[in-house]
Amino acid sequence: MQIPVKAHYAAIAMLALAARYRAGELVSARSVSADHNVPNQFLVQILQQLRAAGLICSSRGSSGGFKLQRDPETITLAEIVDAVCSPQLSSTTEGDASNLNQVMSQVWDEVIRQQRNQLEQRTLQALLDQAISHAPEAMFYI
Amino acid sequence: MQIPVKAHYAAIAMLALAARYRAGELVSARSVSADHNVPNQFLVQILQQLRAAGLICSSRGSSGGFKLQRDPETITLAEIVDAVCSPQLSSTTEGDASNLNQVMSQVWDEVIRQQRNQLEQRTLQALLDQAISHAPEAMFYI
DNA sequence: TTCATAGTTGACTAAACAGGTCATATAAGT
DNA sequence: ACTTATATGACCTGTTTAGTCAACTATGAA
Repeated sequence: MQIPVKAHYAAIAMLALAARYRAGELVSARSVSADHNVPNQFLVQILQQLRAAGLICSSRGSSGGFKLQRDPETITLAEIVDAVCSPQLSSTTEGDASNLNQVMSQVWDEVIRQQRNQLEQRTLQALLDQAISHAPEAMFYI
Repeated sequence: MQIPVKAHYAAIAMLALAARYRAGELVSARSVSADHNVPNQFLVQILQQLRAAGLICSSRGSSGGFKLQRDPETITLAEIVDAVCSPQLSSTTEGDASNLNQVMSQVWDEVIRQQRNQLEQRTLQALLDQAISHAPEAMFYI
């Protein structure tokens, strides 16, 4: 019942890339970690997972960096969280025969489902718009 | 983003006590663990935490056991989960100055808040009614 | 061509949490 | 007394979290 910091960092990074998406610019891991106070090595690890999930791509070299693979409108927070958090294999509800067990399992499923819904409803673009509207004159911070 | 089994067990136990609440009967840890397939020693530990939280009380002796402290109508799933899960001390959002950090923190807060809302909306009595309606002829299973 | 920049990979670690178990003490009903 | 049942605390194994470190590789720029 807690949001992993890793998911937070991943979302920050994706937002930073989204802010430069229209311009087609590459963003380096170093600049993201410097601008948003994210541990550098940890961020690199997270960016690799986002790349493995097909959300971003990278290029090397002295002016390399990362950029989004798709339009920020089409990327949801759910995808980002999934990319960096463990697969969450389905709960094998085997032998719990009692109906209390059944009812509670249903309740937990519903709670999880609602939460996931919320993550799916938030697109990267919407989050970016929110960030911009919160600091209209301070775009350099993004 | 996962419901601890501990919370599941706690809810099961509370439901088992709620089912006997009107009759004023005590329910032993052993019977709960036997009826609903909950590891006995682990359940005992959980019951202690529920007692420490003031949700249930206990009496010892050869016909001892546990019972609810309050009416099932007034007890929510949120209280049960809180009783057995870590205190979740407030996130000390210190130095994250960037607005991406701020926006994301708000988003996570909202997600958590919605989830908590769901837990607060479910009373023990409502869950019990659900369990009874799911198995009207098998009350002995509760 | 050399060099610095920046991504790639893999191993490693310390601490916390999850999901329990075991042993022992203590209280109370029969 | 004896048994049932709660009370308490220590202990344990495995996984996850939140990282770090070191070495390697590709590439643009001087």
